[in-house]
Amino acid sequence: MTNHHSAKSPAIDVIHALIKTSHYIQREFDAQLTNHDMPFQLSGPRLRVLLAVSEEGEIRMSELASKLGVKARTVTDFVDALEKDQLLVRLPDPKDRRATLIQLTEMAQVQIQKVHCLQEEAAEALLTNLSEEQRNELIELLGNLANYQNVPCSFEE
Amino acid sequence: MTNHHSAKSPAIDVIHALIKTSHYIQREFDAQLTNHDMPFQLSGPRLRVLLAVSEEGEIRMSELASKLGVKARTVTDFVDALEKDQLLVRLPDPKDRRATLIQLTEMAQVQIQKVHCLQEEAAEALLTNLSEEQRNELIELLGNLANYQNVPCSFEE
DNA sequence: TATTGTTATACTCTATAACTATA
DNA sequence: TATAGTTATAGAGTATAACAATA
Repeated sequence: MTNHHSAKSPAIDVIHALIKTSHYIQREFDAQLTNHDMPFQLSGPRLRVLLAVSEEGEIRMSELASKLGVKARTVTDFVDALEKDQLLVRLPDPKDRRATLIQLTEMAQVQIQKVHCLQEEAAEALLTNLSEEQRNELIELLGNLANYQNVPCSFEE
Repeated sequence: MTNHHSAKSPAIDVIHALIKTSHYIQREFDAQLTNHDMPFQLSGPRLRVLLAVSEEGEIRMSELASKLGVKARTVTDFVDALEKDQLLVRLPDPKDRRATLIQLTEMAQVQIQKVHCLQEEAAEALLTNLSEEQRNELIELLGNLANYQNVPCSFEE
């Protein structure tokens, strides 16, 4: 590779570059979501909830909390709001009368699909400067960076 | 096709890897800052304010707002809180009696220095798996990516 | 007794709008 | 009239603590 950077690269600079880039990307994604003609304002965190439910098909609120890395109380609020917008529904868990199961509505699934398309477009636009090989390199480097397998994926700040 | 990454690397996967990694890092940094024996809870945003002031030495609130990318009202709150914690001071701008200049206190400078040390440690820990060369590669790739001037940001459908 | 989810409360970060003092 | 900052208000995202129903 060309080595005009190799003079010095303290860890802190690498991390700052990473954070800065990520902020930029998230701003772009956010603008994307809020400026398009979506029927609902699907903020990063709200979208994250929907995606987590989508992955499981049906999930308990307590499980959802730990999957998202937030507290149960926080999930209650998200579910309240998303239920009001008819993006998901609460169902009693037949196996445990204390528990509540969450499912997406049809509409939520359509919305998620739309968001996914927008994100693909945005992602392509952001990566025009990187070749296929460079993209793979980037993914590999990020994968090596640390053990963060347990960390939930998210799109917000 | 020889290695397991080169099969396919859709843009969206690269972006997700980036965001996920960045979240992980920020959580680590945050834990670092809140768990260490810092006299003040220097959250990410609060720290960002201090660093912005630090860079300029002395800065108007309005300038600070645009430097941070937030509204003037938001800066008022930050400055209120940080002034109460004696991390910065408001001074009248002699050149314009409407304006207010912000300066760091001695204590803030000490705190920033401490935070910087902690972050360097944390950054090193996060990057143990990457060689010097890989770090440079990573910075370079991120630099290409964030070269957003060239990206025609037309995300229309 | 322990767990699930909710009520009650609060904090941080951010915004818009209306106002004041100055320019 | 326009700009700098503040007061007033609001909303999203998150937390802890106390509690009810159930296990």
